[in-house]
Amino acid sequence: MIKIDTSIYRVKLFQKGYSRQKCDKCGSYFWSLKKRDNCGDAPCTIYTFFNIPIKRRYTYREVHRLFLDFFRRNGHEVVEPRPVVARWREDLYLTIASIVVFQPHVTSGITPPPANPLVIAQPCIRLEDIDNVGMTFGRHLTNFVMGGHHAFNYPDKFIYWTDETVDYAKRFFVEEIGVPEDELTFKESWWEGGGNAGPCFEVSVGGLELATLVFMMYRVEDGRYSEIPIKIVDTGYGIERIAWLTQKTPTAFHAVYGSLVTEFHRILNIPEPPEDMLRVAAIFSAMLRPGEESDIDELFRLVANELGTSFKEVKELIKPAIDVYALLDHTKTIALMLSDGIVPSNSGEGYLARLVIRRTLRRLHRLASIDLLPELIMRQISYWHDMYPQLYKAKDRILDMINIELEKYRDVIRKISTVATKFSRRAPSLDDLILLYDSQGIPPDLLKDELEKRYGIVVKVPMNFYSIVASKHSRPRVLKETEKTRLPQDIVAWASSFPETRRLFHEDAYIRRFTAKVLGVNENFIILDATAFYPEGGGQLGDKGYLEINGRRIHVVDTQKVGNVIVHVLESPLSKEVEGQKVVGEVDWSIRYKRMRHHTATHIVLGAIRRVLGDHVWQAGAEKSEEKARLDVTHYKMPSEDEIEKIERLANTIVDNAIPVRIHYLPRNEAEKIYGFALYQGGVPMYPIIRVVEIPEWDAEACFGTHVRNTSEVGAIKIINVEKIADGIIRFEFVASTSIPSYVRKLEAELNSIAKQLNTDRFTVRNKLSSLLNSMNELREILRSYRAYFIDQALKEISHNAIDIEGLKLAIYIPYVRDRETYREVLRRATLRDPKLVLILLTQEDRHTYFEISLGSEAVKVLNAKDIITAAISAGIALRGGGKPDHVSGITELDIEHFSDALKKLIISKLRKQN
RNA sequence: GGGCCGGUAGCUCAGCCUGGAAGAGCGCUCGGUUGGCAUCCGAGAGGUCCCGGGUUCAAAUCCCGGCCGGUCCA
Repeated sequence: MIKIDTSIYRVKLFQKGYSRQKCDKCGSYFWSLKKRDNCGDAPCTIYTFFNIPIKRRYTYREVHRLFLDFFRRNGHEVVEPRPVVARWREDLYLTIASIVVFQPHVTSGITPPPANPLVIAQPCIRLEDIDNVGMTFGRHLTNFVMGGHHAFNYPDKFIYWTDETVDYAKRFFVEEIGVPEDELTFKESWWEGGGNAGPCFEVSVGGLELATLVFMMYRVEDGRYSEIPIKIVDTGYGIERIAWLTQKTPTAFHAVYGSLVTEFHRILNIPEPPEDMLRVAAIFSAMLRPGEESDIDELFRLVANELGTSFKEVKELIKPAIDVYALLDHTKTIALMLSDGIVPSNSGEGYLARLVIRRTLRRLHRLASIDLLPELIMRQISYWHDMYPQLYKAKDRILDMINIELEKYRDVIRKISTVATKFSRRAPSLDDLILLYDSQGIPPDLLKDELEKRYGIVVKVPMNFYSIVASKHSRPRVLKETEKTRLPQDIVAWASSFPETRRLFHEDAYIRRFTAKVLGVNENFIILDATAFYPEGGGQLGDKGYLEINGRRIHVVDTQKVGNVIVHVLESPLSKEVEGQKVVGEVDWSIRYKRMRHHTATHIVLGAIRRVLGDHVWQAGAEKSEEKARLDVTHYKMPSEDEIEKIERLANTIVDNAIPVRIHYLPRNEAEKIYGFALYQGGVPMYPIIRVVEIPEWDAEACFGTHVRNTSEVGAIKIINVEKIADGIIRFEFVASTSIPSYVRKLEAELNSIAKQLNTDRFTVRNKLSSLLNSMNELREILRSYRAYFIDQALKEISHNAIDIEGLKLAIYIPYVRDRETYREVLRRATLRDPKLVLILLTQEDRHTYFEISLGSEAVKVLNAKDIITAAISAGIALRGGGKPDHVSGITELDIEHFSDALKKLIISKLRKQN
C-alpha cells in the first residue's frame, strides 16, 4: 500500500457528530457517532448485533429487493446479474465480486458502462475460505450475493465520489434497514485486487461487517502505484449478512436457507442443537480467526463455560451442525456452478467445481452417506428456483454430472481399502499420506479411520495437512491462455509502431487480389497499408500467397497480427528500398477458401453440439486448417455414437438450408444484450465494437475470422474423429466441402496398402484377414507340438551325452534352432529332472558365442555358476556375463569348441579342488 | 496451465528401489468332493509386462521420448 492523504476519509457525513477513533485491538482508525473501544468489526469484538434493536425482520429475498429498490430510487439503473462463471474474463474463472462484471473493459475505459451510476445484485462464488465455511456460523460463505452500486467517474464526466457513497450507506442502513445510526462504524482501510487499488471504508454493525465502500483510483503494476483516469466507486453489500442482522437468527445459514436448515438436519439425521447454545456459540464465533483450527475447540470451551455444561456435550452437538451448515453452503454452490455451465474436470475451471464436490463428498462420507448428495442438491434446486430459474432448467444435467462425480469418488473409496492393506504392519508416514492424497486423491482422514478400524494402527494427520500439500505445489499465474503471436519479440516491437492495417478480408472475405502500399520492411517481414491476407486468429491459420513487387514475385508463407497491425511473413528477406512502393498481393485461394469453409463449418457444428448435448457445451479450443477442422468443447462424458450421428446430421441440415451468414458490428453492451455471453466461445475481444458472425437462429459468436456468405458453401460436413482429450473436454474433428474427397482418398490409400500387403484387393481384405488369423492360430498349434517334440528330443540327447564328473553330471548342449523360449525351457526341464546336472548351452551368434549355464538343485550345493564365470575371467578368457548361483548367461569371444573345452576343464578342476 | 502417481493374465494387483529363467488371488476349462447358499481338493489354459528408442552379456525393472488413465494445485 502507498502512503495516502488520509483526508480522503473525511467525508461530509462525518461532520455531523462523527469522530475519528482508534481501535484498541487492531489499531485501525474508524468513524462513529458513539465513543467505542474497538472498530466494531470481527474479530476485534464479539457479535453484539443480536442485542441491537432493528426496525423489523427482513427475509433474504426482501433484503435483496430492498437494496435494489433503494438505489433505483436514488438515481441508479438496475443492471441484470451475470453468471457465476466469468466467461467475459480471460484472467479469472469465477465471478468473485460485482465489480468483476465490469472488468476489464469498463474499468480500463474500452467500453462505457451499461448505465452510470448503476446498481446490481450479483451472485458470486469465492472458494478461498472454503475450509472456514460453517465454522464461522455464516461469516464465510462460498456463494453469496454481492449488492454493488457503482459509479464510473471520467475526467470529463463526474458522477459522485466519497461523500455521496458514504451517505448512501448511512441512509440505506438507517432509513431502509432500521439500524440505529450510532451503531454504525466506518473503518478506514485499503483495498487491492485485480491490478487495482484504493482507499475504502468497511461498514460494520455490532461486529458484523456489512459493506465495503471502495474508491478505486490506482493501478498496481510490479508493486508500483499510478493514478488511473477513471475513478470508480466500487461497493459491496453483503445481502446474506444484512438478512442475518435483521433476523437475528443464530446463524446466517438460518437467515438465508430458512426451512432448508431443518430439512438438511433431518435428511442427514443430525439433531439441531438447542437454540440457546447455538446463539451463545454464534456470539463468540466472531472471535474465530480463520485458519487457526485450534480456535474451534476454544469456542466450544467458552460456550460450555457460559452455559455451565461440559465441553464434550457442546462439541458433540455443535460440531455436526457446523458440518450441516457447510453442506448447505456447498450444495448450493455446486448447483450454481453446474447450472451456469461448468463441467467438472481435472483442470481449468472444471477443477474448481470438482474441488467443491470433493470437499462436500468428503464431509458427507464422514457424516452420513455420499449417496445423499443428489437429494441435497435437488432440495437446493427447488428452494432457489425463483431466484435462479436456470437451476431448474439444468436439473437433469446437474444430476447426471453429480452421479458421474459420485462414481469417481466411489472409486477413490474402493482404493482406500486396497491401499490400507499395504499399511497393515506399518503406519503411513506423513510423506506417504501426502503422496496418496496428491496422486490418488485419498483423503488422509478416511485412510486413518480405515487403518484404525481394521488393524488398530494409529495414524497421525497433522492439523495443517492441506496447507502442507498446497505449499508443495508451485503457483504459476492464474491466467487463462491469452493470444500469443508467433513473431519474434523485436518484430512485435517494430510492428506496433505502425498504424492500423486496413482489413480488406473483413470488407469482403472473397477478395483474392489487391493493390496496396508498402509501409515497412524488416528482413522478411512486411507491413502494408491494407491487406486481404488473413492473420492467424480465432483458430484460423494465417494466409499464404504471394506479393508482386517491381515485377518480382515473393511468397508469403504466413500472416500474423500485432494488435491492429498485420505482418506478412515472406519466404526471403526484402530490401528496405521498396518502402513506399505499390504492391499487388494475391492470396492462395485454394487454401484460404477451404479454411473459410472449415471456419463456418465450425460455427455450424458448435451450434449442433450445443443443441444435442446441452448449453453447458462451451468451446475450449479450435483450429481450422485447409484439410480439417478441430473443435474442443466442454462436456462431461464421451458422446454416444447416436449423439455424434445426430450432431453430424443436424450440421448438414444447416448446410442444406442454405442460410445466409450475417456479419455485423455492434457495441459490446448491445451485443451482449442480444446474444448473451455465448458470444465469447472463441475468446473475449478487447474492443468496444464487436464483430458478430451470425448464422441466424443457429449460432452467433464474436469472431475475427473469414466466413462464407451462405452455409451452403460449406458443401457438407463429415465428423471424422471424436475423442476425450482431458476429463470434461471432448475433441471433435471434421472435414468439410472439397476437403472430404482428400480425406476419403487418404482412407482409400490406407486400405489399399493394407490390401496390397495382404496380397488382395480392398473388397476382399476382410475375408483374407480372418483366414490369415485362422491359419496363424493353426500354425501356433503346430508350433506348440513341434516345440514339445523338440524339447523331448533335446532332453534325451542331453541325458545321453552327459558325463559323470566328481559325483555330478556335465552336459554340453548346442541347439540348432534359434528359439530362445524353447531352449530356455530345455534348460529348465533338464535341470529339474536331473538335480545333479550341470548344463552348458552354447550358440554361435554373429561375432561371438552366447552361453547359458544352468545347475540342478543338487549341483548348486557344490558348485556356484557365478564362480565359474569369475574363474573363467581370471583364467584369461574374454567373456562378459553374470546371473544367479543356479543360472548364468553371457557372451565370449572364443568359438564354441574352445570355450566348451575351457569350461569343462575349469569345472572339473574346481570340483576336484573341493573334494 | 503446472506437479505427482499409475499402465504386468479376462478382473484386482504383487514384482521395479537393489537388472539375472514372468507371479498371486479371483475368474475360466477339466477331474474329484458337496443336497443348496461365494463348499473343498487336484490339474490345466491364459502374457506385445502401454508404445518407441537407449544403456547392458542380460531390461517388466535403469535412462530418454511418446500415448493413455487417474489425481492434486492454480
